[in-house]
Amino acid sequence: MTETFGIAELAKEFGVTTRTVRFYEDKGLISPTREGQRRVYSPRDRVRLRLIMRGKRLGLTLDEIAELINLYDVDPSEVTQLKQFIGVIHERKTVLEGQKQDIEDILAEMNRLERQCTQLLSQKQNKK
Amino acid sequence: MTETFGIAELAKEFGVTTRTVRFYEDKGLISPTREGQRRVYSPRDRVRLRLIMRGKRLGLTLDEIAELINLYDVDPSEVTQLKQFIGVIHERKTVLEGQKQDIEDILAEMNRLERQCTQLLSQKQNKK
DNA sequence: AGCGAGCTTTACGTTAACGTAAAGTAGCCG
DNA sequence: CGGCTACTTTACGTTAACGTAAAGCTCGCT
Repeated sequence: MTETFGIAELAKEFGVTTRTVRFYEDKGLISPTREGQRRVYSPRDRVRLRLIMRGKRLGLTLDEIAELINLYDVDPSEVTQLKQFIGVIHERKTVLEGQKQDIEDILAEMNRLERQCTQLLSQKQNKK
Repeated sequence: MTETFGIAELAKEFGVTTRTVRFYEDKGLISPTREGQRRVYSPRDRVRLRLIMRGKRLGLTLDEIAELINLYDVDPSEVTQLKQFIGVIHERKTVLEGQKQDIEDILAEMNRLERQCTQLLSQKQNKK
C-alpha cells in the first residue's frame, strides 16, 4: 500500500490554501479519491501539484499547465497523436527558450547594475 | 530633434491594442507627452514598452514590472538608496535564477519526451 | 460645409485565480 | 452526550489586466 496525504498536509507543503487545492481539482488538474466524504491524495497527485507550482512560477495559466501535464498521459499507440504530441512539444520548447533568453538578458543587466552600484558605493566609502 | 511615435504605431509594433498602451500609462509605467490632446511617445517610452513586454513574457505582474523598470531611475547619490537598490537586485536575481532552473528542468524533460516519441514513431514506420 | 480617420475620455463588462463566509457532517475526547 | 477539530459543499466577493461600447474633438480632404 502506498502513502497517502490529506488536503491540509499538501496545502501546507506547497504553501497554498486548501481552497486552492480544491480549485485545482475543479479545473481537472488533480483527481484525488474519496474516503467517505474526504479527499485522499496519492503520491501521483502530489507530483502533479509540484508540476503545477513550477508552471505557476513561470507565469503559465492553469489551462496551459493542464495542457502540459496531460502530455504525460498521452497514449503512445496512435501515430497521429504522436505527431501532434511532437508538435506541441516543439511549440513549448520555442516559448521556453525565449523565456530563458529573456531571463539571461535581465540577469546580465542586473549584474551590470550591481557592479556599478558596489563600485559607486566603495568610492563613497573611501572618500569619507 | 529625436524620433517620436504615435499610439497606434507602437501598439502595432508590440502586438497590443491602444487600450493596453493607455492602461500602462494609467499604471504609471510610461509617461508620454502631449501634442494638443494627442499622446506622443519618445524612444525612451518605446524602450519601456519593450521592457514591459519582456516582463510579461516572464509572468511578472505590472506592479513587479514597474518596480523593476524604476530601478533604472534610482538616484545614485544617496548611499542608503544604493544599498537598498543592491538588496532589491539580489532578491530579483534569486527569483530569476529559480525560474531559469525551472525552465531548464522542463526543457530537459521535453527533450527526453521528444526523443522517446520520435523513436517510437520510427519504429512504427519501419514495421509497416 | 460635410465627412471620415484617428485620436480622446468615461465607464461599465469580462476572465482567471483564487478569498471568504456560511452552514452542514464525521470522528474523536472527556 | 456536548463540544472541538478537520473536513465538506455552496456561493458570493475580489483583484489584475485588460475588452468594449459610447460620445466627443480635430485634422485633412473633397
